[in-house]
Amino acid sequence: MANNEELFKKIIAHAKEYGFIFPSSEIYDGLSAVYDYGQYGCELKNNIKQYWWKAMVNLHENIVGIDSAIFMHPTIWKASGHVDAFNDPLIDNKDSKKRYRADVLVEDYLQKIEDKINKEVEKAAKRFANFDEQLFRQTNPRVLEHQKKYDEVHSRFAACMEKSDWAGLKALIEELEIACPISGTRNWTDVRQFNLMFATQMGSVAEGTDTIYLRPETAQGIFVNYLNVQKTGRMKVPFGIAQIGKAFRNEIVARQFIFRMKEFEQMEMQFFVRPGEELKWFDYWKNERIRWHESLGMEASCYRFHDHEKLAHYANAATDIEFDFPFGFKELEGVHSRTDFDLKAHQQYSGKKLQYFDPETNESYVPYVIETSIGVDRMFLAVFSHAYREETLPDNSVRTVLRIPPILAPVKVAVLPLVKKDGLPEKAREILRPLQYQFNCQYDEKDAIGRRYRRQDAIGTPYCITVDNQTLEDNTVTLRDRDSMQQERISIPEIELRLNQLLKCNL
RNA sequence: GCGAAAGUAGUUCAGUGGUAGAACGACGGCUUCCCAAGCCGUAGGUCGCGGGUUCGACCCCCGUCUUUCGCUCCA
Repeated sequence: MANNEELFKKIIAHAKEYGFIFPSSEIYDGLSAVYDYGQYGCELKNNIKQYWWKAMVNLHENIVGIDSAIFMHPTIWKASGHVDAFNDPLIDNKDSKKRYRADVLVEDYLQKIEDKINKEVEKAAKRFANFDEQLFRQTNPRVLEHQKKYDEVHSRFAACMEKSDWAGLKALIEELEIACPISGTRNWTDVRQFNLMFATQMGSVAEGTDTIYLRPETAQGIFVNYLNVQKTGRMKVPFGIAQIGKAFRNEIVARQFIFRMKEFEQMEMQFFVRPGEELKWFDYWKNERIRWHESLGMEASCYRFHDHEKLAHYANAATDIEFDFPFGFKELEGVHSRTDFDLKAHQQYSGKKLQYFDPETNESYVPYVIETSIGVDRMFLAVFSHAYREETLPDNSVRTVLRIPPILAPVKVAVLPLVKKDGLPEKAREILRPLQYQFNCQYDEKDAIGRRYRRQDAIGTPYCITVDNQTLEDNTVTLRDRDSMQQERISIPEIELRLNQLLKCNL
């Protein structure tokens, strides 16, 4: 464990040292949980996005991509449940240092009262034959007392939640003498609200509100456009809409580098299917997505499925694809069967029909949705942390190498004159020029050749072309493989073809 | 948000109440026909920030900010 922690620190340091990821606003002391992608990080990230887009959009005739705005009508977040579900009031116990959701504390209290009532009912049911439960509930004095208490607390609780009256909620918790299950004390902090969504102001929105939220997920931009796309693209169910875009979440605690950030990027695809067929398609996408991951050539043991036991209110099946990060298996991608929850909700809130007419069955329905949702930054971290190696070579020296899948590597090929004289630099630049149109290339003539190879290893460049004296005689160069460090000699006209073979997509 | 540790060159770290150091890295040059070799040279720091004690603070004291580690949610 301690070893993995050390390794993770090295990975973070390497990411900064070699221009992949910088802490945001560093010269102003930084901005926590926000990171910037540097010159190589940006390339790697773009390559990841492109690899996903090609797999999802280009290789599926029935999937198209969109790019919806980050700003959306505020009611969208009411319909999606984000406004209500993610404004948790939190409270800390000062003695145990434990944090609780204040509303859950009260709900648990209410649950206890309910349990007491049920116990009374059970006891009575055992005692009397011909037991009339309804009558008992309406007349038994102890039940009535509990019920009165319950109603009283519940109505006050509901009022506090409705008005976001956190002082009132705290007063209620103190009055009910709710204690921390761990410390057993009632030494509470004030109730504070943590909003998942970032709010900002927009000049002229419909009366009453001018608060706009930065989207906490890209999915809703797809749902509210589903009919636009279906109609204008002449899409037939089943079909999918893909999107890559930024999303924003105000995390209480953001940790683990780019794993959990306040500003992050998602690659989502919502697949619209006929009701009743959702589980079939859920399985299809589960397989399809793991196949995508495995096509990158990282070991299958890096991934595992984690099926959700407890499902969110909108889902009827859900699984995570987890990746073996340096800090353990964590969620990388989610595949969810979201039923018709979102579209139904938008239909209700917007008052617009969001039905699809199915010409095959000759009926209209609100489609069910299978969602695949992967974090770009998490994918980046998966690729980057898996790629990072410190290898001990036969001569006992150590080389640091990024074994990034070649198709994702920021720089594909470096062209290097063996020495900086004898016309080799000129020859190397001659070779470089035509390659630059097709591949992201580097040219380097500084320092000894070994050092230059190591520099390329450190940024994950899969191939190095070296120009030597023999090149001047017979127009051949050496092609060095990053992982094996082996070289082969090929002729200059072959280079482009060979690189294209090596960088071929496995999808 | 709470508790613990840290903050000195690009990086890793020394350092002492009296003018700021090393290694690696970067840059320029010499050498070198294949894996961080060698030699010469150059640049780079208000010692996180603010205040206090002192003749004098990188060092002692206070505050503040940031980062890292432990506690609840998620892509």
